[in-house]
Amino acid sequence: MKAPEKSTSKGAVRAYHHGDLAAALIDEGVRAIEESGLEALSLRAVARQTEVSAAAVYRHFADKDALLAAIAGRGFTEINRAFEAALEGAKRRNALGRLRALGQTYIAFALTHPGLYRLMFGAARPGFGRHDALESEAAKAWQILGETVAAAFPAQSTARAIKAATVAAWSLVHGYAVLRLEGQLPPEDMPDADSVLANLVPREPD
Amino acid sequence: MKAPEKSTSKGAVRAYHHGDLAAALIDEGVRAIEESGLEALSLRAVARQTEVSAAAVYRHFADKDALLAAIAGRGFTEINRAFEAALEGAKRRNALGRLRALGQTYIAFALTHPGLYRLMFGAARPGFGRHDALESEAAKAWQILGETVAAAFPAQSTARAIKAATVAAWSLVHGYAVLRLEGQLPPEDMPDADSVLANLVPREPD
DNA sequence: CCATAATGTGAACGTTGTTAACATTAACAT
DNA sequence: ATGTTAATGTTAACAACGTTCACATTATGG
Repeated sequence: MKAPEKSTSKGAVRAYHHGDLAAALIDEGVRAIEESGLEALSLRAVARQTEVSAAAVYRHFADKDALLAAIAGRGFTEINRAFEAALEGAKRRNALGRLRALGQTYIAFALTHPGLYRLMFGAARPGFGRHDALESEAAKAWQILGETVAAAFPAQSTARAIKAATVAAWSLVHGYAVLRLEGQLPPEDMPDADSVLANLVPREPD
Repeated sequence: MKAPEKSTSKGAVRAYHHGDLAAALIDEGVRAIEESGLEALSLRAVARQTEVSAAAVYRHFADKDALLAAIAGRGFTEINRAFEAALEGAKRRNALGRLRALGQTYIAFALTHPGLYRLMFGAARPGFGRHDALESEAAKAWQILGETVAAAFPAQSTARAIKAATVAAWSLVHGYAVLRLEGQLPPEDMPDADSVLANLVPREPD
């Protein structure tokens, strides 16, 4: 169990010393967050679990925040996959139906992966947002949402109104997810996602 | 500046050793969070700034989370004050107008006190929510919101529908606040609060 | 006025993120 | 193939953190 099998008997490619430490660290990071939550994640523990020294992490990530950003990027990749699957499944529904399907997917992701979700959307850390993988995946999610909202909108609406509606849609869904996630109000006061998504109806500005 | 004036010359009551350490620690906690953000807050620093040993904190709070909960309670007290002021100012407007005023207040509070806000609504810590002051103040905020939503709602609506609308309203506002706070999307894509609050219109379920 | 509970202190423990100095290994030019 | 170099990993140390313990001090009530 503890013997450091150095032989290349195992199938993997194992290029450098470890093979691909960066990826392994991200894997373990995701695993640990899913298991014990975001706050409990320590750089040292991730290194320990990957059977590598803590200092080794710094060969691949500038600091803990950089590792977290990479983990968040993985989360965005996953949620985008879920989005695309949802849109595929709702192909035959109208624009509003597809938008609601996105909302359902979003909320389901948040409740299924609370730790990852908190990391992805509760960032506000310095250095965050300056990570390529994170940046592009997050932008893609935003784009998918924007396109779906635009399609659900009457044709004559201005670009400004579409943007406002997109933000409103995201705000509604995101807010609901966060409120449930953080247990902000007792479960008996918490209607299910459908009741809330029923309020997701684009409207002309007053 | 550093001389520990033990004399009772200063006007304050100064009952016990310190006078009221618990309150002083909460004060300093709020101050530090407003100044440097939530993540930067350390129990030791709060003690240091209050010119007291770190261990002294444990005479008044079970652990760091308990101190944080007390600080959050203070935040809820403040937001409730703001809510009441807003309702007073919007007295002559109709129910929907008052609801929008609440939303504006909520968002303004979040953007003005980002650290406190994150602490109040990004809890999900064990032990959180079991603190009396926090619990009751948070419940009060929820009650104010619920009443305003109910008033803005058609009379014939069911209690269930009102609850759903309340949660939807809070979700929309909370989500928007969080998205702005965490800088989740570039400022040029971020419409102002009014555009989003325009979507805050109660509607019958489909 | 004294016993006792309430309140504060200093030192210590284990853990964390991070850095520096050093060791090993893979890659490549010759 | 071989030796140089850059990439990758290790050990040891640092300061800061949350927390606890044994002890000191102070206020309060019988």
